[in-house]
Amino acid sequence: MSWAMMAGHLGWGFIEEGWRKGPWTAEEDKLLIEYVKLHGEGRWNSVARLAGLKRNGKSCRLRWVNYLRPDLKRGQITPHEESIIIELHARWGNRWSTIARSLPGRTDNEIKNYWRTHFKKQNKLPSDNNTSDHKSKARLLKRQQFQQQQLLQQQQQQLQLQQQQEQHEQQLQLNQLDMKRIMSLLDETEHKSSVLPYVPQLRQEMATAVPYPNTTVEQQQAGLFYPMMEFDGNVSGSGSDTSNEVDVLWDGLWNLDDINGNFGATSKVSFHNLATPFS
DNA sequence: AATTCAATCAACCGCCAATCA
DNA sequence: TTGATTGGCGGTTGATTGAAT
Repeated sequence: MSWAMMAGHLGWGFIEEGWRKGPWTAEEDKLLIEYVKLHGEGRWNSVARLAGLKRNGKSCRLRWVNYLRPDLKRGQITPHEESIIIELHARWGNRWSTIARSLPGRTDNEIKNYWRTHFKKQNKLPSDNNTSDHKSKARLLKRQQFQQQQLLQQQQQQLQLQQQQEQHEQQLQLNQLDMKRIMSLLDETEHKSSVLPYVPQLRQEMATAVPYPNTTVEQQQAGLFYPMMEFDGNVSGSGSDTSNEVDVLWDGLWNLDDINGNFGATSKVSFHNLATPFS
């Protein structure tokens, strides 16, 4: 008996052993959403009792996870997502839930369906040469070419990133040397006169600095704790030789670009910000 | 206009592992 | 320790839709 026939006999959806089956109605969806709002996700077998739904726990969970969850991403799988799916499927096989974790807003069911419809058929060899086959072959070829292109692009991007990182690390080493020089110069400056009365505080901040929250783990590990910043105070003014040298060195630091170029001219913080902990 | 076919999607089923009493 | 329950996962099925014939 088909679903439509059953629906015809028993209304939209049907009841088996006390549980409704088949497509969900808007009313059922509403009840389930209300239930999750009140009780949170989980304890799906309580839904029937607490929400008045004639659906078993599994059905409720599935409906929520695959359809009602507010963080679901609607719409077609993007080429980028597709390349991720391909890559992760090569690594994990049919572990759809694992793959889905790398694609926020996509469900395992969605990815599974997508894979089945787009890639599964590649395994089947066409039996005859009719036009339909030719078309699907052409589509397949096109898709494969696209995938190869995507992979190639990814590889190139990775290579580029790697080169940038290497450059960045070199720059960091240089800047760490600069920093040491600055510190020693500041010591001298401090010792000589009262120029930069707030600098010791700054130094303390830097000594106990927490990693800048917007840096990546890699950047933090590489020692990049601060974003590029613009100095809006007036440090010089005493006319000391060392303070001029400090200025030059600071300038070098202020103009340090990060790996991804995120700390450009638009991403500047004031000197004052530096003296207060990042939150 | 009617029919066929493929693609897509929603939902169910069975199995398994984790948890609980 | 063990059996029951629950939740999660992958496989599969069937309805719907839109394009092609």
